[in-house]
Amino acid sequence: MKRYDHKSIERKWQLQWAKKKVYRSTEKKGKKKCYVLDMFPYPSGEGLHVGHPKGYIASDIYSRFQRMRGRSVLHPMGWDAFGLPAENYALQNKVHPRVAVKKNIARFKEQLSHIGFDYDWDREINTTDPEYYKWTQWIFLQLFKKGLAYQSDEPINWCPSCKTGLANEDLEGNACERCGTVVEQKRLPQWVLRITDYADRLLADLDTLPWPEYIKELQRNWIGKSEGALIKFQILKSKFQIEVFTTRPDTLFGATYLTLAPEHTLVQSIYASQTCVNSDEVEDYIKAAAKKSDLERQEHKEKTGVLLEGIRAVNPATKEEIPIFVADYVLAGVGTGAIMAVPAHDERDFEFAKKYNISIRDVIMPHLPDPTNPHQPNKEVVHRRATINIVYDPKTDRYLTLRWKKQPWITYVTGGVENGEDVVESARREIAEETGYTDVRFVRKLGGDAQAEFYAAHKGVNRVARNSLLLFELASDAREKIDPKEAEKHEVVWIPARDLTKTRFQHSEAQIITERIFSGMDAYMGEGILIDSGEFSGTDSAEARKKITARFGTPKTTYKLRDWIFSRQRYWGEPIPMIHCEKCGVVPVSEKYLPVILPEVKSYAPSGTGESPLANITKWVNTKCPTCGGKGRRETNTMPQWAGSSWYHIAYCISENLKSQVPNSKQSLSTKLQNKIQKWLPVDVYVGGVEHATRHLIYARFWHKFLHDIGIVSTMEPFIQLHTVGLVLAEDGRKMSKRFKNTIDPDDVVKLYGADTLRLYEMFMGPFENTIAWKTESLIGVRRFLERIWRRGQLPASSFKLPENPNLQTSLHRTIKKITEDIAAFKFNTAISQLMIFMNAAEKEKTIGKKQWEIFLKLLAPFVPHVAEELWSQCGGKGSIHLQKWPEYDEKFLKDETVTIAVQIDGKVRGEVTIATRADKVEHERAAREVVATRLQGREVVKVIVVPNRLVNFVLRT
RNA sequence: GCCGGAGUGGCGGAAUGGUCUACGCGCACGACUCAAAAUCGUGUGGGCGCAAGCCCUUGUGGGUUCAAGUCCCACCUCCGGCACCA
Repeated sequence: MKRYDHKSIERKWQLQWAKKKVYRSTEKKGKKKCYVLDMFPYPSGEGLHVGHPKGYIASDIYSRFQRMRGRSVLHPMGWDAFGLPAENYALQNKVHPRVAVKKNIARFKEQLSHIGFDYDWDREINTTDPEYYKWTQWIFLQLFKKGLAYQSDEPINWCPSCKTGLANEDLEGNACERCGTVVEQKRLPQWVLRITDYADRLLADLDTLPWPEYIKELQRNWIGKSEGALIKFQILKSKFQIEVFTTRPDTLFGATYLTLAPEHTLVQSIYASQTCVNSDEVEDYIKAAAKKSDLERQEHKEKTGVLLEGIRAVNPATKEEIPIFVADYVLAGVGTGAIMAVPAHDERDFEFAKKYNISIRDVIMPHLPDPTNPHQPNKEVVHRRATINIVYDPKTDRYLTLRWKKQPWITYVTGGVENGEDVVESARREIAEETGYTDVRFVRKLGGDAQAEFYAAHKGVNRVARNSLLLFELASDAREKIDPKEAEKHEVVWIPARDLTKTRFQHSEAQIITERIFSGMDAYMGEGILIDSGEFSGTDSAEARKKITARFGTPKTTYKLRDWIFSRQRYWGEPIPMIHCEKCGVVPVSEKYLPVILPEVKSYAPSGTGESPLANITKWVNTKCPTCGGKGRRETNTMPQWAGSSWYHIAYCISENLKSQVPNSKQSLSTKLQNKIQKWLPVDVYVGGVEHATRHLIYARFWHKFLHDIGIVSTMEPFIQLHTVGLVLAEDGRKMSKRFKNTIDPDDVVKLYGADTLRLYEMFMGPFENTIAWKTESLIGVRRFLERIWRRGQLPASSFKLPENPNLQTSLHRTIKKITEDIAAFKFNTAISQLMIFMNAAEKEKTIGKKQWEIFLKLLAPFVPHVAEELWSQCGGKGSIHLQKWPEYDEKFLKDETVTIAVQIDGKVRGEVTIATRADKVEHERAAREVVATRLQGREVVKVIVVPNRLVNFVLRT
């Protein structure tokens, strides 16, 4: 008997597959296509660890499965090799990035080749190949021509360690995502892509994608759409207006001051004007704010600000004069850099207004219909103004409540308010009348009023009550006798403060009251009914937003997403194909001169001055202006790492034609290339890490949509299904990293246990998207499984039952069904467990049919391609197993002859019985009764529930 | 603070509202062996019991249902993302 020698088997078949080009992708007519894509690796110096191939194994299984199901499969691989990591690695090791990248790719490719993937290496791409980046540059030119690439010198994030500008997406908080250095703001001339023009489509089209919900949510969050209004505030006795952006125009009547960011463009003009009497103070504040790092400013410390004395603006709705502040809690980059502050309805403004004693004006009243006690139809609606009077006893830390005698209610003291009556006085009277306490001190009004709606059963009317919430403190225990009539209605109960949240009050306002008491935050941020808002009073927030915007402002949508900072002041990237000319300005390089080759240099270290190292290569920089023929200087910044990966899913479709000339400005893409792109796109299944959710996956969607708009691709979205791969942690539970010295090299695992064991283990660990720690101990389990399969394969041909073992048919066909469904759904762990279940059944049976064995091998093939291929050839299979037809299950075999069902009494399992699968309900019940006959003796069965082939449940009289 | 996701044996994890813990690891015992490894077999949620059996159990507390890991309400914990976004 041959030993399972994984080394020789794996080597043998890997060579065979490559030689015979088993996995070659072809654009065959009439065959349905399936494009399976991995996020291509960045060939770092560290080589692969066992975490990297996890996603590739999944896509490999999936693509093999689709190939066997008769699809024309494209499953390519390539290298994303431009950018900072490669350059930093090269600098450290004192080799040219080109050399380092070449070496790293060779290492990666070797490691990958040992795992037995079905990549079509004829389609290998490399983003640093001039024939590749020729197209990257071409796409940039098209973006430029459509006005989507522009130059800017706004301050950008600058990483002093990496010595380059970065996009917002490249930050982690306020630090460089790569090296962790806190970034600075630096003004630099740079190229920017107008991704915000696509923000709405990037957001809306997410709804069409069957991606994991959390990834879509991440992108929605990142795009950060908010709809609101621009409203202009006139500055008194001045030509200036301040425009603010707000999402809550419904609160305009409550805007009691304005706040400008210190960097606001108008600030200087305003405080420099004659009327500002404290311009020195303002200037100091602005300077201090400028010194603060972004990090400091974002700490939610106590808010600071400075009043522009002598200057006032006009609230366009109330026509009232309001003060203007400069405060650094307002960020220049958000909205217009100026806000209308509504302290009654915004937490931040509230905090600021309290500190600087600015008036707070309630204009939104919470609307609280009681869902447990709603308005009854055909009953009178009675409006009432009332107070809810909360009395606190500081000596005992308790609150005064009433427990009602005829209703199951707990309430605070309440009372109606007559027109013109002083609310506090009437509240005192109510407290005295209902509880006897006469010595109470008024503390504060708990924010704005609230409107409760309920059916007042004791009065038989529908009530709409506008309640003021008043907080009192018990000054002394002085108490008079309670009128017996009142005492009949309810008794006085003191509730400890800590029980307040647990108490079920009969007030709809209870939650608001408790929150305001304990937090001191009286602002109401929710929706409601407008009050004190002129003609808009009485409308609800949503409607008021529309009306007030129409009357006082203009609708405006903003995004958190910023335009894409596209310049890097580094060497190792695609040169941006533009030329600066003194006469003609900035001029694109003509398409026929692409690629603009990244020149060889001796010193490619970043200069740190904001200039790219390319700027020092005079010979390369100095060129002719394509327009006037005069002196021109090449753009010396390079593209970010994300450029090449933004269209590589398209590159694979035409990888064998990348050499062909890019179309010039008058041509469109050749029909041949268009057909190839049409054939394969979109990507059917895309597999990769979550970490790319807000960069690569947004950038690639952006470029794809742009390429759709200029007629290169026909679909709106590049990737249909997306599967995110969970991390493989080291055995110590930490991230696998050279730094922790806890990495596991897949080559070592392959050598010791074999590629098939590695593949099977990584898929069996748990759900594909879960983060799970590596456990060599568990790996042995799947190796054992493979050895059992191997031993079964070594039994002589005569040991196979012909044509099949009938006892295995059910298990086999169930297995076909489950594997087929599970691979399609990326549920590899349960698929493998089903393969094990079948193998267990087959071993119990001792014999297996030859046909059944062949089917089992085919089911195994995507998971363990080498073992399956070897055993397939050993039992006389013709051709590669990976090109065989995928087995189909037969419905008639899915059910066994008999089935064991549970017998329950009152829902508890009390036994089981085996019955024929085709048994009807009566037979179910009869069989079940026998099993629990003694238990049913003398008991009355009220009801019998029969779930065919599952259970019988006898419900007894209690 | 806001938005996602998840809490099931010693561990990774299964489970269309229908026998909770499939499959695997680990562990225990047994067979084979001079012995060990490998392999094979049996057992393995917890508690009580000699046993038949009984009770408890899917983060916590309530609810709906003949029946809840699964549905509804409230809460706790952990993970991920965003965060003074106006």
